[in-house]
Amino acid sequence: MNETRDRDAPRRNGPVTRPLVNMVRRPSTVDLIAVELRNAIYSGTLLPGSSVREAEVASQLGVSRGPLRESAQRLVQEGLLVARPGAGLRVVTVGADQVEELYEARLAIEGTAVRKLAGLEPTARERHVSAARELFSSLQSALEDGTDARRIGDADLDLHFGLVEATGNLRMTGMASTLIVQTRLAALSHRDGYVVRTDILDVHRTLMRQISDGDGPGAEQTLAGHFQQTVDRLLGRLEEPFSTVMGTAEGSHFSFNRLP
Amino acid sequence: MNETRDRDAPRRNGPVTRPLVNMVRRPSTVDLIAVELRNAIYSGTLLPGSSVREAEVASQLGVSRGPLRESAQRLVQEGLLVARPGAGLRVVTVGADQVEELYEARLAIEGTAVRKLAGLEPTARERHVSAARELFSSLQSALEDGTDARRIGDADLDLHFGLVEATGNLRMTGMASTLIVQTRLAALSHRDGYVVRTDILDVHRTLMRQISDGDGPGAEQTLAGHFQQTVDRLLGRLEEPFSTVMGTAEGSHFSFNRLP
DNA sequence: GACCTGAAGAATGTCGACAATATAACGATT
DNA sequence: AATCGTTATATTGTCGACATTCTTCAGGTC
Repeated sequence: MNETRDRDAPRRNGPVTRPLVNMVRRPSTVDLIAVELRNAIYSGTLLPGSSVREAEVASQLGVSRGPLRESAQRLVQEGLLVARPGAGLRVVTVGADQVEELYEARLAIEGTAVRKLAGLEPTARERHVSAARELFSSLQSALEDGTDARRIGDADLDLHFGLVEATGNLRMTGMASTLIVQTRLAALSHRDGYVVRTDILDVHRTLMRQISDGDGPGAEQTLAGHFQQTVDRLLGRLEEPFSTVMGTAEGSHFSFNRLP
Repeated sequence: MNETRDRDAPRRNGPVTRPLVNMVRRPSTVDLIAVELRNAIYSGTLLPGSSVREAEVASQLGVSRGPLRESAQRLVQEGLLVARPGAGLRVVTVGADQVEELYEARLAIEGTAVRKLAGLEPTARERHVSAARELFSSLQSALEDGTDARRIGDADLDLHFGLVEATGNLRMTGMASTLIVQTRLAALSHRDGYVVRTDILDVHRTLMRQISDGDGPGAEQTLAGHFQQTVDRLLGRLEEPFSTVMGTAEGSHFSFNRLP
């Protein structure tokens, strides 16, 4: 036993040589198509419940049906598309009955993320959180400018994703990516359109502060409360005094990085 | 605005009619192949680092390369396969540098799960946890019988998966499924073979007890400690007084349920 | 002897075509 | 008027074939 199983591992001359450069990895066509599909869903080009005709989309992307179908299966695995046999692909509809479950999953991932970030040593923490801090500034700017609800929504989701990304855990980052897009899908599935609370700045300022202060449990608690309020709002249990109807801005994108 | 987006939703005669029966959903070929591939990886038929030749596997499954490639992309999305352009598919190798990240992700999901279960009302809790309790019994039996390390490992992973499944959160269940298979991959990637601690029964008994007692934080803490010990062991930082080398039992399976 | 260069082989990436299936429209019936 | 059955259309599911790319191995060179 104990034969070599790592035939794909980089050749090593010595016993343990750290690779000098990062391995170059040309993205496959399937990768590129999957990114396009995700962005189309995230940006609202492909609306929830709409059918995705393979021939049509494939020709728009300049590829054949084969690679498109392979990419589509990735999104099926992510829960962004559904494939009924014989009836083809549809963008999923995230209904009210899914909202609670969705945010519970997000809390599991993002709560763990902020707890980890807060638990780091101050010097390492600042290095990890700096990118997220800029995303917070973007959210602040978007809220100050005011009118574009879509931009605010993007900034919000970008920040939440950035906090998970800051942990450096690629598995959790991938899961967060999926859940973030599903959150956008939930908003787009809502017939009343997208609404954003204008008081989200305070919540996220508190969150960032608690992370900086090393208060992990507090940060998770803040996140939990924020999510609870959001779920309640989406389920229509609460009246919302301050809300803005989502615009239809173009060019809304979100960076999807996958596992190594 | 407010045009009908839910053209795939069941027709409703009245304003709100609850569906009388569950919608029948015939599994697609891609579904079936994906299950076969996952089981092959989980059971060790496809070893970490081994290449998956499409024509060979496709003929073994009795399908063409097309559907196989589509299914493979699902496992790529799950992080169970990697696809290098031109070089095809390989089963991923979960090295020592991935173990910490993997168990951190598992703690995020499973920790949230046990916390939720413990937080339920006693009556609802018992109903949800009953299946997991049987899985605990299976683990107990496997440990009493003793020799088959593979059976013990299966029972362990089944229990951990069952606890997430008990929450009823299909998103978290799907993530747990992926992480569980990756855990198995980590074990199979280890050149020294699979080793199981024989004291895991105490930990899990404590865990189940704390869930039953409604002690969510305690249950999560138990899980965290258990995972920490496991990571330390896998990274070789600890000497293991009680361990058993994994056998090569056949027929090890694991139920993979995907999103609706 | 080790390294680089080049060619042969094998597997993948992509595409087009055909068969199978679901959907939609239409007419007949109770 | 609503429902059922039938037919036609369009789309998907699957397969085989070809071009492309990577890997491997032999030969040559320093």
